[in-house]
Amino acid sequence: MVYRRTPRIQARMDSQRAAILDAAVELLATRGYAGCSVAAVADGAGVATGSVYRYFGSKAELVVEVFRQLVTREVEAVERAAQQPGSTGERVVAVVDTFAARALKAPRLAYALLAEPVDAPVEAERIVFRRAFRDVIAARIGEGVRDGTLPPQQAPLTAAAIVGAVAEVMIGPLTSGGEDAVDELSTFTLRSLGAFDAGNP
Amino acid sequence: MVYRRTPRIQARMDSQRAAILDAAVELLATRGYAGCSVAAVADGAGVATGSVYRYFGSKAELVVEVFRQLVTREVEAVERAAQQPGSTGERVVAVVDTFAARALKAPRLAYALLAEPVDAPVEAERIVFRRAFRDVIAARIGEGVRDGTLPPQQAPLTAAAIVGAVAEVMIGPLTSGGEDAVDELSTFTLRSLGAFDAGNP
DNA sequence: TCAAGCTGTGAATGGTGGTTCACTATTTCG
DNA sequence: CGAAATAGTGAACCACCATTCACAGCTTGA
Repeated sequence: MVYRRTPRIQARMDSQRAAILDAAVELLATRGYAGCSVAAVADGAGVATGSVYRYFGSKAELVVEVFRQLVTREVEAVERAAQQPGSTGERVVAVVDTFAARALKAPRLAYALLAEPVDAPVEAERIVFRRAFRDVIAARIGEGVRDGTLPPQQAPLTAAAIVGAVAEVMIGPLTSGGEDAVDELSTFTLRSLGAFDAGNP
Repeated sequence: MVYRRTPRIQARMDSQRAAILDAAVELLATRGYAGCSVAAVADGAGVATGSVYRYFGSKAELVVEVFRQLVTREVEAVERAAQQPGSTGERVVAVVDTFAARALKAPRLAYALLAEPVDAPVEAERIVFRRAFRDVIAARIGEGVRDGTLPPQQAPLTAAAIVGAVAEVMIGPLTSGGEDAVDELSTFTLRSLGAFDAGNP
């Protein structure tokens, strides 16, 4: 054989792969899953349809990686928020605030990540997403229960409920989600934890 | 013209229509939206594919009617619960309990109604569903705020958050939803309202 | 009984969008 | 340069399903 993949070619391929991912992220965040057809992604990345399949085994594989990338970014943001100083309640509220504020800034993306219909393999990734959020919150609640600042409760369940509550309020057309919705959600969260410093009369 | 639709034929057609709806309900509740293809529905009802289109303009129209039927049943159940005697908090908890218990008994159906990917016209109907639940809860919260048993809050937002919380816990694979999950959800709900009788230390 | 007009049929149609693959272009190194 | 091997192409392919439609078989009232 004569041909070998040199670093130069490898670099070009890496950037091509990245370009495909970027195009998919862009499409997902603006037009949602529906607008994320393989043809459109290839077009956005400036490659042919078939080239997408040189880097990803299937569309699902591609979208899963897109999800993972976006989710990692979001989870890191709330994890940072969870580590801020303050009471247990305040830290959970910080997580919710971060989550909600980011969703408010990029509603189309939030919808795509949280609720938009997708097919099974991607749905599995979404579950990982929600679970990650739940775990960040549950960890804080667990600490609060142990140190007595929160009443006894099943931390994972409360955490799941909070994730559901925030998701519903942010993406559901059930509420006219404005800036003040984030504040109200904080109060809701604080009360739901049963924290001493809750807005309880 | 010689042919006219007689009551006998009308009755046959009515029962045929009902059979199609029943088959669709059955499929939705067992195999979900995915298993609810027009061919499968027709098969289940014992009619030809084309016959479905004699009664429903499109698949979406059919599924919307199925949704509406199922949703009405569920909403009536929680409305009954909301009218039980007791404090505001207790009545909201009664709604949540009813909602959750019913979801627990028919998880596949709950998933189909609350979360399973569907196409746009059906999604619109789902929003009506969640909104109906929210409104039942919001009405109670509004009363509680007015009579001073609950702290001031945006009733629709709290209600939406509660709907989201319950939905997440019941359908999400995030929690091992057992019987005790319903109890824990009640406590969560009570706390989140900020009720005086909440499980607040 | 019979013509007219309806209900019921299910194979054929058509649109959509992921996937393939025969082909071209590019790269490597003797 | 040129043979070998790979990267890139995009039109064709295919599976899936909602939808249609020409037709068969009933139903009706005269």
